[in-house]
Amino acid sequence: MTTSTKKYRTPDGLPVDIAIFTITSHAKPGSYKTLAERKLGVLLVKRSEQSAAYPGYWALPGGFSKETETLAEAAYRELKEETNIGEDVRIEQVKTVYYPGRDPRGWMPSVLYCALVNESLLLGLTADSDADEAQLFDLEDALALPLAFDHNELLRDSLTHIRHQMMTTTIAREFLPKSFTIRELYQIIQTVVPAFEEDIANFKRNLLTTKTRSGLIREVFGADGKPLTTDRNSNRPAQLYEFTTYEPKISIYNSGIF
Amino acid sequence: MTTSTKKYRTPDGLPVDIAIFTITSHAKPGSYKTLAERKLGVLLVKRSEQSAAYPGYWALPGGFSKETETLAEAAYRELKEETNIGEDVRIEQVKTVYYPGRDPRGWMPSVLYCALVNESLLLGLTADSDADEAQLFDLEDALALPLAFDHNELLRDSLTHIRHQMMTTTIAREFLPKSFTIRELYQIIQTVVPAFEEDIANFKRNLLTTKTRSGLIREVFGADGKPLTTDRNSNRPAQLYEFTTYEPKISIYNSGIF
DNA sequence: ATAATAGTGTCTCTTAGACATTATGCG
DNA sequence: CGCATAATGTCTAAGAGACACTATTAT
Repeated sequence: MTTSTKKYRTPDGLPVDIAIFTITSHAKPGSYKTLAERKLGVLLVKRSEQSAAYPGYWALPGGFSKETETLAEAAYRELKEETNIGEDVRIEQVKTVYYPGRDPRGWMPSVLYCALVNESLLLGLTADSDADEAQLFDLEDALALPLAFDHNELLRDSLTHIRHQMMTTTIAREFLPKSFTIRELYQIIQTVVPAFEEDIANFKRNLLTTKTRSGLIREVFGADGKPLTTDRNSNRPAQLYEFTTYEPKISIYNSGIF
Repeated sequence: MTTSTKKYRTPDGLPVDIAIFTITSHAKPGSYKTLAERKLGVLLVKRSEQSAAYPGYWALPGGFSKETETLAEAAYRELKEETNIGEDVRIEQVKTVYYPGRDPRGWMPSVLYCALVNESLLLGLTADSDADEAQLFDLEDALALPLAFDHNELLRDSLTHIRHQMMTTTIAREFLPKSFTIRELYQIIQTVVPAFEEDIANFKRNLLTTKTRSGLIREVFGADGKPLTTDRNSNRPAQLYEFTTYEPKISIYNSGIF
């Protein structure tokens, strides 16, 4: 096999698709300060009406990777093109798919990434891009749409991936400000994994005091050496915490760490 | 973009590489029956001396996927070609890699799979394939070799992957006979994840009696309704167990299941 | 005072972990 | 009997889980 003359049929491209997730806050109206509602959202783009395949359909952002870049670089490039977000965002490779017929244009595998984006980074979104091109959907709405290609399945796979990561790694940090309250952390976990239910008092105590989990988050202190608090969720100030670099490794065969 | 005339440069192929792991038993000599030693092994193939790239190097088995098959089918095809093993084996996609220069032949990404193979399936290996073509290596030996392309890195990635899976899923079953003793399970886990150390008496009790883990394995009963035992590891017979279909979901935020 | 969330206390039952003890079967 | 592994028992400290209660701040 040489570079110039091909003996075999080769792929018609190696696209990278990317499911960009964010969690949006919706302040509830009322005279008393109350916890914002949070929803998981995903960014979709509308294919042009002139597209050869799936014209006018909503799809995951994506595009062809190039010979001169890595797959992750291609994913970051797409992210930048669609949302103007830089590389200070976490992306993860979910899987690579190909099966005959998945793309009418030919032999077209797809490397699927997902990105976890803090809501604050998507603020300028509708301003920066053409009004009807990229749009943030509530997750249920996105799942209910008929997406281009096999993107419904890719979206479900990405969702499964981040749900799993949410429970087994500290990716919750990607959706949170640097300093957050216990309640905010709890709410983020529940937003991504609705099945996660626990008495929040126990959640807090176990997170802070048990051997296997203490060290995961720590109190944030101000210049005066006193713990910092915030009143953004309630009139009564709540203490702020931050993630450390500790990532517990867990096991089904014993409790906690190995 | 059409199927016939390409406007853009496209990949020069989409290879699938596969790290085939197995656990070998080596009976220790002696007059008393004692536990076999177990080692993690990986299958490598030797590249022909006529290869354009890395001639004579050991490499992960692999080959080009085709337009007419899925990626998993390509992986199973490679597995079949190298080991004559059928589809009754578990494979998992680890990751897809590409970066400029990773293959001197051109734009060559690689989809990495790993397979977990019961030792019994590899028995006919050296007989069925050319003597010097495919060989089972002890893992440390394989890691110490200079492998073709970036296969050292791919092998390390695969190893990280199965170590993680070993602790968080029931893939241990792939290395075990259908019925196994607690000790055998314990030994398999330790073989793949040496850091896993626990008093085996506690391991057994917790596995069988705690809320979050009971249901993972169950006793095996014979036709007479009595629990089955084996004396393959010791003179004193030990009770046999089997995995159920239960796969616990675990979390860093609480103990056990969500 | 009241709304809403933050934070503490308490009690019981389960589990983790360390370690000792007994049991089985064969040479 | 001695060897190697299997299986059971015991004790303490830690954690899970349920739930009641107190605290803080702005309106």
